Amino acid sequence: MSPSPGPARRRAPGPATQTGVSSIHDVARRAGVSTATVSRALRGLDNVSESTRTRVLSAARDLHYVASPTATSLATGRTGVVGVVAPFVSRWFFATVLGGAESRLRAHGLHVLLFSIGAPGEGRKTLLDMQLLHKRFDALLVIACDLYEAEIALLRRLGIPIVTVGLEVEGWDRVGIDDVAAADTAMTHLLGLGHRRVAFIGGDDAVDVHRATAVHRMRGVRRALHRAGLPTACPELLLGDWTPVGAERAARELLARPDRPSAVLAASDEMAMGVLSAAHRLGLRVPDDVSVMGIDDHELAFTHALTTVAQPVAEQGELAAQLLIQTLVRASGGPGVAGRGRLHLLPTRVVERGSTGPVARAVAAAG
Amino acid sequence: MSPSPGPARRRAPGPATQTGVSSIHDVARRAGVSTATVSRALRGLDNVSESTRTRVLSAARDLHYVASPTATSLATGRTGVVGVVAPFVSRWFFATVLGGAESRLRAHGLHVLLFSIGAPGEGRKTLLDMQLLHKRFDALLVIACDLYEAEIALLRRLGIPIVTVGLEVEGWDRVGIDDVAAADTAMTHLLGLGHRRVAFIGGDDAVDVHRATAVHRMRGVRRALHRAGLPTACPELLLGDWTPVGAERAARELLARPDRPSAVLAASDEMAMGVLSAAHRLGLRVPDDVSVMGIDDHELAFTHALTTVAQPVAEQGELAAQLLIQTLVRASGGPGVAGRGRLHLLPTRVVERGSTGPVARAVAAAG
DNA sequence: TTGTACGCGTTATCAT
DNA sequence: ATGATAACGCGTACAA
Repeated sequence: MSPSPGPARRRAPGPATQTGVSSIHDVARRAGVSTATVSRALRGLDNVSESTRTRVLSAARDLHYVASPTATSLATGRTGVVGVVAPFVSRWFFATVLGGAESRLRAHGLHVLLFSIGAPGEGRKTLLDMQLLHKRFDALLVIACDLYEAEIALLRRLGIPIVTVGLEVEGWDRVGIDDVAAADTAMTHLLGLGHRRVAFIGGDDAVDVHRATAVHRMRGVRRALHRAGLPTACPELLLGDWTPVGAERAARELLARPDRPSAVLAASDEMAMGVLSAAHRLGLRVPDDVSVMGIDDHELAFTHALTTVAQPVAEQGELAAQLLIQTLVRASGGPGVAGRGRLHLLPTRVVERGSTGPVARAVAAAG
Repeated sequence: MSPSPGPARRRAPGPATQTGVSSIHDVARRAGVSTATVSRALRGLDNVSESTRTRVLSAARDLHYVASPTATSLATGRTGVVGVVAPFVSRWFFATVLGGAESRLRAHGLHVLLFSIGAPGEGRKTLLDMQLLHKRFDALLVIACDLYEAEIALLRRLGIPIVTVGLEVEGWDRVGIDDVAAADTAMTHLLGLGHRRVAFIGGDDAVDVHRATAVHRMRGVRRALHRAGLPTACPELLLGDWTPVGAERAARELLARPDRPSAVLAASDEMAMGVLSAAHRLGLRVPDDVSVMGIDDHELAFTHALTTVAQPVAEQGELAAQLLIQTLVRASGGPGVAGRGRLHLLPTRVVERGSTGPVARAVAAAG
């Protein structure tokens, strides 16, 4: 804050003299009532006579009056804003969840304050600077962040309802999918096609992004292998960084081997697209030479005819927003704080497109 | 607003008794100074002795004190928030611009309030409900929205600095690319490869999304054709909805014709990917049977080996944020309002990948 | 260097 | 049904 003068002090009592901004006093004067009545009339409270309400409304309209959200917040203690914390805004998953949440929140008159904190390695901004978050919103939505314990503690101290999407924190409401099951389903699909040498490109759990997702999807792969009676150490496991570029680089090395796998499962569609790109560069046909499968059902997956396990993404944002809204409504109705640690898992399903096929072909082609 | 009781009124004077939230009074009492001194000390003003500053700081730390942004805003007239208006959050372009802007703004301690208004057809929320925007932020960033005149007027009345990305409004600072030139470059590239029958899938300017972009890119195509001495009505013009699905549908019909074009230019990479998908479904090889080119350099374009005209997207967000910040700083320094209607065009460049090739092959293949 | 006191623009309480 | 008026929590002239 620079030492500049505050807002117009001791402004002349006329309406909107300087800035074109009028206050509740201007409206009150013009309508010939008190500010209290203006406030009541404008908010639709019922102890206002129709005649005065009409006068107030037209006065407000004439003056382009809108109540200052700042002052309202100070007086009521509510901000009408929901904070959203995510690692990135620009990645498909986050952007889509955010979009779903935003539209649902806005429908309820709530605003969205955005915080993207980035990945830990690359100078991730921690949330520890409490200044940023404190008292700025009434509820918080956290999307697939790997939070440090100190950050979780700080968010707890905020004393507001919190819902997460894609991560699990003790005591916070959560929406997501069963990542273990999703990966299991995907791997099972490939095994069902007869593939026995299946590579898996997962997330590196040493990197603090999507750590839980990386771990869970890996676990699902192992579970499927185990159930099929295959050694769970069998697949070549590659650790990606969840980006298509990283996955392409990894896949290029993998698929160039003489004993290359007959199928590749990627932990995300974006990585799967990187794998497809690598396959094409190496002159491999999909799925004749190699099957490729992803998880997510990315918006662009169909342009690659990518077989995948679909999860509802925007819906997760919407549902999370819905939970927040419910909690907020309940909170304003009484001291009942919130539903604690509720879990909402959404269903996934296989979407079969052209990038996977029976192993027979792949083997025949290789032979 | 429900008729619930306001915030804890007449709270007991003890620090953080109820909610764990302490006020400036609590800090003042604990440090044995006045609230004014606390305010000065915490904001780093220089007329505070070192000893008292130390006492205040430690008192504030002990109490987990953070100044209420709401109260600060009311007192100073500044919110420390920048509004961002975009049609969608979840589409790559918007999400990426937003990401760039957000990171730059946050680096300057500014917050981002998000408004996605959707496309006009599908129940687009107009901005006309002034309640939503009024007095909520100090500056506004508008990303590629087609605004109605009434909306523009309303935004003008906000009386705050506004910068746009990807649209042009009289008197507002603007950052973007030269869309005409970008499309010209793309079409010229294809013509340079010998293509004479080039289809163009553009945006439908009857739909109120990206209308200006649609018009400009179309104009660029015509300019290139004109310069090449070709009839500007030559290319089959298809009107897409900027989505990959829509483009695929259109391209499927187009490429199935016996007299199909030897190349297709799409007004965006996302549409180009739809075209590629259509080509593959029809069994056409790219670029042997048909060349495909896009504009944007989408993050996933490389997975399709898509040749395109790249534009810097995140950078546009960053630059826009930078302009806003400059204006804000200047505004707090004095009454000098803002740079009016400055234009910042960023460069584009052809990124040649594998989806385009000389017409010879296509013609030979067709023959 | 520090303290006092007022104003920022509302909402909510208590009278009337 | 309406009007005064005290909070809400802070910034900041002005006085000391």
